[in-house]
Amino acid sequence: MSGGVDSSVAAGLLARQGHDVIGLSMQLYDHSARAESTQSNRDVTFGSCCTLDDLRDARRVAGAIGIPHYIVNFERQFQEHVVSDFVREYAAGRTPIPCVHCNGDLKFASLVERAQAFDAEAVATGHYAQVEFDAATRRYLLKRGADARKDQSYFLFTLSQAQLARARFPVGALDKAAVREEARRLGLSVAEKHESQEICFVASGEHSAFVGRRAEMPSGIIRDREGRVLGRHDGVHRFTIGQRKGLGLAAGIPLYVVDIDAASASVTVGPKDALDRDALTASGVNWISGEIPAGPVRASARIRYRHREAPATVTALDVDRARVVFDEPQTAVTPGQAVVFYDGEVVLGGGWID
RNA sequence: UGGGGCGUGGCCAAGCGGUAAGGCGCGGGACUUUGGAUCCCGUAUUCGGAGGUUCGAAUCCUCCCGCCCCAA
Repeated sequence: MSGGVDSSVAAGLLARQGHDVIGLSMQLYDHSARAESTQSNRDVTFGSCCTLDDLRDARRVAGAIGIPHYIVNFERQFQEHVVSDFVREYAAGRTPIPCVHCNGDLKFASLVERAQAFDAEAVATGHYAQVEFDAATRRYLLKRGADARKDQSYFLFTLSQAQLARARFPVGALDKAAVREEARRLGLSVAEKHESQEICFVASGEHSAFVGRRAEMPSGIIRDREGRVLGRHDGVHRFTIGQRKGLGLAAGIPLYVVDIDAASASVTVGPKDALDRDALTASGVNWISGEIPAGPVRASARIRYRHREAPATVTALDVDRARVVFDEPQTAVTPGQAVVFYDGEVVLGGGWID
């Protein structure tokens, strides 16, 4: 229970269905440090999620629903699996997506283990996604949330069959309006709470500062595709492929980051059409079914959250790598982001863009 | 100190007598369980400076300042 509407309603629905529900909230930072943080103590930066207020909200909701509530301390695991990866990736000139690790390495890993200690048979979250057991194949299917606008299956592509077996997504079949309505019906104080946004552990606009404090980031040169020097930058972690804002370059036409090379600390910029790519390879590929396709698979590939999926052909290269060839070129294929393959409503799998 | 050109917001740049286009950048907002993108709004009472002509000038005239180019 994050203290938000979705996980609150998830808990409420399960409780009303008669399940034996206990509420667990993850504590991800040392809140006492937060209280002491000041302008001068810039090393302590937190985002807008999982704050003390949120934990308080979660507790209040649990009370309203009539279930026990516990706070589990995952500071260490959070640092290990989510924060360190985030910093490492940016330092390498890639663009991380921490929510995927938070789901696969924390919520459906450590949290499940902890839940089992409570004798829980499953862990439910407020994700807009659906799990289904396919009796024919005796396998679990991961499907999109019913609300296409809120679908979060993209962030769950790393889940294994074992993890899916223990995952429940009570709000996955609802749309956002229905969830809020349900929250009001349950009389939950969080019914009108705003949507969470941005990376939960980094304050808005503090990305580069956050990374900069945790890694040595050398400054470097910004050039165009012909190699002409256009300017300087204060570290490769400030950029991502396709980025337009924040370059500080006035060239008459909008310039976008086309390439990042962490080794030489160089950033290459170019016009928008220089971002088009018709193929990519991915590593750390997870096939939800647990079976690697023998041949090419037709799929809709999503290159980033909120990307309009593109028809593509996916071919497994080896156990955990795949090549994706798009029917039409896609813009801003970004290393570090996830590609997720869909067959209609079903998630086939996904991987990390090289 | 011969000749020519130019100085308009952070950058680029229209306008060449009728009361400051546009792009980039920047700021804000919308959107949003990642980053980015996208969309919307905002961003020079003022045109290198000082005078003058005119009902009226960034636009014409004079002088000054500062750049650039070609000759010596």
